[in-house]
Amino acid sequence: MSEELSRQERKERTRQAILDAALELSREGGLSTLSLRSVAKRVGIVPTAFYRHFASVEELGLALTEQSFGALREMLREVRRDSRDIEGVIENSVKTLVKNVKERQDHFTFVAREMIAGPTLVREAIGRELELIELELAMDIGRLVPTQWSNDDLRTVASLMVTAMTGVVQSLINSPATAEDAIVRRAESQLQMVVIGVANWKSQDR
Amino acid sequence: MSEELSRQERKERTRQAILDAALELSREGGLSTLSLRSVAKRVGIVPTAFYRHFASVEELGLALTEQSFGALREMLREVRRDSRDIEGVIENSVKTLVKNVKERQDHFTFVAREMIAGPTLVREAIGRELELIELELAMDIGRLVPTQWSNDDLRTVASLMVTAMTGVVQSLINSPATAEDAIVRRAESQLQMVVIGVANWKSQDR
DNA sequence: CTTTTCAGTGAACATCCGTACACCCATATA
DNA sequence: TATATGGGTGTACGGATGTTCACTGAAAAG
Repeated sequence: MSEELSRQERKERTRQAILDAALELSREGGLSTLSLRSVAKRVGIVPTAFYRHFASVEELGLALTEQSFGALREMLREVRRDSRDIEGVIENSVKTLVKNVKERQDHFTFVAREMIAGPTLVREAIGRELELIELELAMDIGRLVPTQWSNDDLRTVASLMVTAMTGVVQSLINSPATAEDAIVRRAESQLQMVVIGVANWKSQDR
Repeated sequence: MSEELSRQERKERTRQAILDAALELSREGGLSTLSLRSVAKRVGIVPTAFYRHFASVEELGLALTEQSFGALREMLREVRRDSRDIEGVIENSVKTLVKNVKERQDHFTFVAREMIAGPTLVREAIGRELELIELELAMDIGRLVPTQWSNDDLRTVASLMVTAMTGVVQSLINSPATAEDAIVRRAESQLQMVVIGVANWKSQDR
């Protein structure tokens, strides 16, 4: 099979195999029900070998978080680069998100679960990633929408959008594939509502 | 201590003690890391006695779901009875929700976790409860807002609001108490934005 | 008063878990 | 070529878990 691999390469390959196995196995019950032994068995190594790569399951979870957000971050950056107006950013972001969720279901299932049910460090790491996305979205809105909002208001609306989208992801995950179109259409309507609300926000008394 | 209790009463008392213990213990790692033995130990019964009340931990989870939503449902019904306009429903609903979250933290922590990370049956039960709340909210909007929307649009906006509120609950749960005010204020702003978006919804092209 | 019901007991079980420890041997280094 | 490094092995341990089974004794039913 594999030949002529350096020690580093072999180690990296095993590490990735552990991550893949952990992702698949955590589909059932999440990180908390993931046992070091079951991961090792699936990878084809002895349980103790796990420690050569991760000090604990929690550390494994941090690596999975990193890996889960990596691709999404890059795709959102592309969206940002290719869009000139706020409607474009929103529309393309939703498309990107849905595409991502379909292509990398396990990663999103993992994040959606662990952001609430995961170990503290993992929850915090995911929270930081989401806050980053939220911040960048707030900046986009401030840049692309002709208005003079406070940073606070920008954050508020961006937070609403991110919350709505995590909700969409959670819906997509535990719904049958047949319901997908309806969920996506509803998500687009909801974001549109938010945009309209945003456009008329400061003009209202409050 | 306790005397003159019928067999039924004693059984019900033990059952409730099991539910209480399970709720407290699941605060740490959720239902999935809850062991039948640890619950029994805390209640002060022998592990096997657990089966006199629940056939499995999953069934226990269903009972906890029921109990968690029970009080909330009733409080929302009161809100609905006491409010005459949509702004009132929304404002009082948020107040009720926040009050509930503070008073019965463990119940909400349980629901927020298990709606995503829980066993299938529990997830479905929570989903049904949320859908009910969503439906009633959609009816309120349809009744209290002078407009001719389709049921579909009503559901869409109600869904957005419920999603936003579950997001708020999740924020409240894993944030320090000092951040509470900010979260609540942001939640109110977000709902207001949605309402404004709603008010201007059909007037837009789409 | 006699019988039945049944919540709770207590011992035993097979299974899985994380982790400590000594070891091996192919690769990297000197 | 000789040495050092480090992924991976194999055994072994104490502890926790779900579930079985036969039981007890007080309350309910007859």
